Amino acid sequence: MSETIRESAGVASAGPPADVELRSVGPCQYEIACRAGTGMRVPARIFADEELLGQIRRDRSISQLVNVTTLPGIVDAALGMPDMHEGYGFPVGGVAATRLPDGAISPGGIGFDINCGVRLLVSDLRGEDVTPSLEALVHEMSRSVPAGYGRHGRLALTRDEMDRVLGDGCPYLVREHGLGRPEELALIESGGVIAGADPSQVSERAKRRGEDQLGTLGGGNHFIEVQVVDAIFDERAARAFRLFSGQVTVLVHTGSRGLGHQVCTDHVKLMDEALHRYGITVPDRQLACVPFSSPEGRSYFGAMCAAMNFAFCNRQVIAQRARDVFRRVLHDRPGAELRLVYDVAHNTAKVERHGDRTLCVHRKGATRAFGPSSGEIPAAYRGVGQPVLIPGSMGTASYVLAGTDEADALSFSSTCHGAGRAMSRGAAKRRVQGHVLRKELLARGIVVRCPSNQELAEEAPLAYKDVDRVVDVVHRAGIARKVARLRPIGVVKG
DNA sequence: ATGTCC
Repeated sequence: MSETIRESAGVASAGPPADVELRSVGPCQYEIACRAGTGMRVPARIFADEELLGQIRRDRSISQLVNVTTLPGIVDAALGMPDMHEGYGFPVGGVAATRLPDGAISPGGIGFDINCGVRLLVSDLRGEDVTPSLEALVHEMSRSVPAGYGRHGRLALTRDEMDRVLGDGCPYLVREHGLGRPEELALIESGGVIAGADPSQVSERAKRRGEDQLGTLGGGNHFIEVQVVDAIFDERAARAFRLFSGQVTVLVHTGSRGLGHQVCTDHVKLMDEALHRYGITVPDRQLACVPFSSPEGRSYFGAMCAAMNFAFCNRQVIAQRARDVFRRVLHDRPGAELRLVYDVAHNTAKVERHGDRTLCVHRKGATRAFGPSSGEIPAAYRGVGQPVLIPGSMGTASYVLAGTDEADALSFSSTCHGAGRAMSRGAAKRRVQGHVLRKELLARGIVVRCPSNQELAEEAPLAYKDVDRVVDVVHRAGIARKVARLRPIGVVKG
């Protein structure tokens, strides 16, 4: 058997996606009923409008979401976000909560890029203040943050340092390496350290892959953007997040690189071999899972949390580099100091209380979005909601949203994670030439640094759904609230 | 997403 299980067979009863009956059950909500004899344990529910639903139906993601409803211990419903598309076993843009202690944990429900996520930094400068320095900012950023597939960084972690990164996350980098400010730790999801991390469950191979990757961006849709706030939708929330119209911001979108990928690969294989011992059958081998409380479940959860810490640290290092570049290029000009607004993950599984239940909430391409009354968000944002950071596709807008209290019941406090692919990488390459796209972006005033024209073409805006529409849907559905839109002026890509 | 097939 190959290490990554590639065969994938959907539930026969789910039928071709285009034929699945979707019933409107609320504002921007559609449901596939739980049907007897199909193995479904709960309904599947999708947040979308007609247009996005049409796009979602074009791939196998709806069948995959129906498969997710068969996971042991799943509660309420398997949820699809409006940016949903096909993924490994489980759709990207999918949420599944299983009841603890014995509900399932499935690596496919988190994804290969464990703790892929987003960090937002803001300056006190306005767009026109940086325009003359924009080329230099983007250029220096591309020099100090290695970008692109397979790239390695300038930090080489010893094995002890790696274990501290994996076990202790951002507080370790701040307190023992001076990388970042102590007061900013509270502005990272879970304080930048997941308590359940167990570095001893991360394979040597995974640690080796990660040892020179801290502070690197990676490829695909990962990016660092210099942006300008071009719309404010909620003045009060924007003030709380310290955002203003015309302001220059920096958004970092990356994850756990080869280390997280290897953790996923290792544990999918282990679970594929183990699940029969727990009497579990899944409609697709890519949905391999075990009870959360089993040895294999604890091992994966410990390793996955450690990979989450690695990703938080990766964004921490990159943010420090961006901060240094801003200081240097803008000659310590007042206002050039980058401040952290928030850092949030969108590929995770977390143990959370929802109502009176303790659940393992799988979010794959779905952002945690806690509401104003949550006790687990920074004090500065109580009464407003957690900042929810939504990276758009290259050259298009990104969004800052705020979590809502209603999302607890609607989506286990989860929302979308971005535009979501509408076209495969291959299809995008056939439709777009990288060097043409580069010129088009430049003509729109966007400076791009990307080592590969091919990778650029794969990330063309036409390969993605319309992020404005995706965000409108989550706003209308009540699972997040629009706060501000960010327009890119400089992009560093893999 | 990913040392893009150990």
